[in-house]
Amino acid sequence: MLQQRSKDTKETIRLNALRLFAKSGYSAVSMRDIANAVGIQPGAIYNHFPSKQDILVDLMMTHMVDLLAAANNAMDGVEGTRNRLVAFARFHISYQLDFPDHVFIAYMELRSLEETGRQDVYVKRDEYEAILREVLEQGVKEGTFKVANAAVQTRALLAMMTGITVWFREDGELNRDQVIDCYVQAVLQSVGIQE
Amino acid sequence: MLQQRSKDTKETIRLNALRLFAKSGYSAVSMRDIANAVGIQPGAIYNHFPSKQDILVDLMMTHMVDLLAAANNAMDGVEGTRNRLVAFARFHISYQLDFPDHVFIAYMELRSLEETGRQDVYVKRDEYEAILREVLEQGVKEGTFKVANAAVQTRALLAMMTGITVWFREDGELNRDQVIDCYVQAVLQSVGIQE
DNA sequence: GTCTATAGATAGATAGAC
DNA sequence: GTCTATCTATCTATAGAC
Repeated sequence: MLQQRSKDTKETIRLNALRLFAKSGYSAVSMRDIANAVGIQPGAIYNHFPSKQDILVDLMMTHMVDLLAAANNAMDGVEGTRNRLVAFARFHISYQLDFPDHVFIAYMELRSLEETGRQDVYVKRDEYEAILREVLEQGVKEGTFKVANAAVQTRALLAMMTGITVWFREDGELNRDQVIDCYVQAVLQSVGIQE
Repeated sequence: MLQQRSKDTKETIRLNALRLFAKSGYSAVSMRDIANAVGIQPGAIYNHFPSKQDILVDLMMTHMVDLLAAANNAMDGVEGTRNRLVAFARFHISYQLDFPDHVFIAYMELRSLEETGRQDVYVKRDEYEAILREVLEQGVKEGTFKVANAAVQTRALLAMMTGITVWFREDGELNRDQVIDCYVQAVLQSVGIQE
């Protein structure tokens, strides 16, 4: 029971820290802000995390591991470079929209990470980029895609798709599926595929 | 003379604040950090800016005004939607590479702006987006471009091109012109134009 | 495991001498 | 216009009672 209650508190700290870091930035959020959001005293946070920095590392690494697992799962068994590109694009955009705070932090707070944690995150990020890059390279090799440089195009497409969270709102003019379709078309055309 | 020396100090404060904000984030940078970089005492900054927030507003608004003027200048007299799209893309990417800190701050520190300054920046940003959006809309109208939604594609392309500053290094594998060519090709293909 | 209380450092901003 | 000195508030983190 006590253990269960403890796990709940830790998870609540994680959720609130994530939301606050995403909204205001790591440096702008104090342990008091997090404690107030959770409904405990600032000192109590240190029963669950040894430091503020450790909360950030925990959030970012958990996100990267989850993201990689989900991506590999989404790509599993998908055949053909065009299909694989579409699968990746749909997965990536959907994931951004489902977990905008995680994504925003992983992208924005790299500079707030101290050296050790940062290297771990970089490794995971490179692993994630490699999934898309290999699809593009395969497409170029087959002659299916027309791409000048697969590594550059990988970063270009990831930036394009990740940027969706900056402006998209569920109650906006276009719904989620319509927006995803726009982006998928842009991605496909950008590698030289006409529908 | 004294006035001249004063102007220099103010400009040095601006330059150092810009660099530090871009590197560590607005909240993570203290007035002491800026003063140390400039080589003056913290209190002396207040002879030039009434508050830390005012430095940020100054930097962001100056950037947006300069960006808009430069963009309008670059587009001036360019005829034809394809040419105008290429002109905008080349201008935008070159500007990002020339002023990466300005661009990064304008994008990242919107959340650090208090309400009044933020509205002013939003107006300028919308004005900038409109330049590209109008090119895309014109191309769709003519049948030159194949774009599902010009507003969505505008944001997608801006995010794609802006992301270049995250990874590009002048001493990297590809030089500036090669990278710009990659991006311009991706932009053109993304609107359905094959070279 | 959470509380109260607080240590020790640092934040933005101001006052007054020069 | 810059300096030294400092105010007040807040920061991360810790100590010890319960």
